Amino acid sequence: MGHMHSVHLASIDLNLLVVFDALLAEGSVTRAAARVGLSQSAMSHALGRLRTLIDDPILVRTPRGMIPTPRAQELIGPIREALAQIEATVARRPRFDPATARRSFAVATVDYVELILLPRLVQKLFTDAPFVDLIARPYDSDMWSSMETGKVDLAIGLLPTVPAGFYRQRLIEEHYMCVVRKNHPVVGSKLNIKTYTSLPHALISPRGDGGGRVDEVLAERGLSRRVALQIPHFLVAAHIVAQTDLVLTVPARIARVFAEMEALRIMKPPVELGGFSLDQVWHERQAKDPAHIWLRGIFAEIARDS
DNA sequence: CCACTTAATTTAGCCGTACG
DNA sequence: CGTACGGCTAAATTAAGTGG
Repeated sequence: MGHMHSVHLASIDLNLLVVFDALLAEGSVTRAAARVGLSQSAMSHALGRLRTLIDDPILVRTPRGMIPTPRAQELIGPIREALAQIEATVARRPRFDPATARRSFAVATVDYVELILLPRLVQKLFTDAPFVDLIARPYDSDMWSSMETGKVDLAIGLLPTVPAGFYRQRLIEEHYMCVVRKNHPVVGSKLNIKTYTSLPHALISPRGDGGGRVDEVLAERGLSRRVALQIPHFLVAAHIVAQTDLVLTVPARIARVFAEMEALRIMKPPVELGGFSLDQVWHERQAKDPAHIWLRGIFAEIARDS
């Protein structure tokens, strides 16, 4: 509302500039009205407002029709330029070109996802989006608000429920497998329940609080096992299991990664352990952003053939 | 103090019509 | 024929009141 001495506040009706453009293009109030979808009367009123705004008649009647004043001639160029720029800005379909885009994405994940998805994601970035960087960070309780504010673009993990305003897409259905070292002295071609419960186990427990799915399932059957090693880190666990007689039960895709890195065999667990699924989650704010859609697509693609 | 209704004022636009 | 203007309506803004 500031009526400072600066005549032009942003409080002027910018539609009048559209009117201005139409009037000078048509040289007629009636045709200009048709052009912008107003009645002749409304256009006349608009011209009136324009005259007080510019403080100039803009168009004057002559025997040869309405002709622009010098002031109008002088203004039309810059105004058309501005309108064209506005139109280009507003109407442009925002697009994302991975090949040239320079930006980074922050993804909140867990170890599991980093191990399974990130290697191929980074490969993909190298080939498809050489200037796009990735920031993987652990997910925490701030994650939701971080996604709302845009500090974090995407969360991937065990997220069966999400707050209102967030979208969720299933990425991976996972089950469990066991790994033991090659040439294990006890484990044969198959891992039976007796062997499984009698051998010492390793357990990956990020928070060191023990008890995973395996112990719950065994307990339901009145069975138990000895967890000889609890360790928070995946890779160290694999390394140790490859050199000991420990049995390690992990998600199947992790088992596959381990077997590529260490001298390990993958065995089917002797008990039904069920599974879990991983989802990617994002805030509705990002739902239509082309860059974000692209990122989600990449994750979905990589997860599909993982 | 804030959120929500309701009343008053302003504004854009349409119609009909006067006027050049 | 085409523009300008008065009258009128609907929508948007603002102001004022009301209840929690």
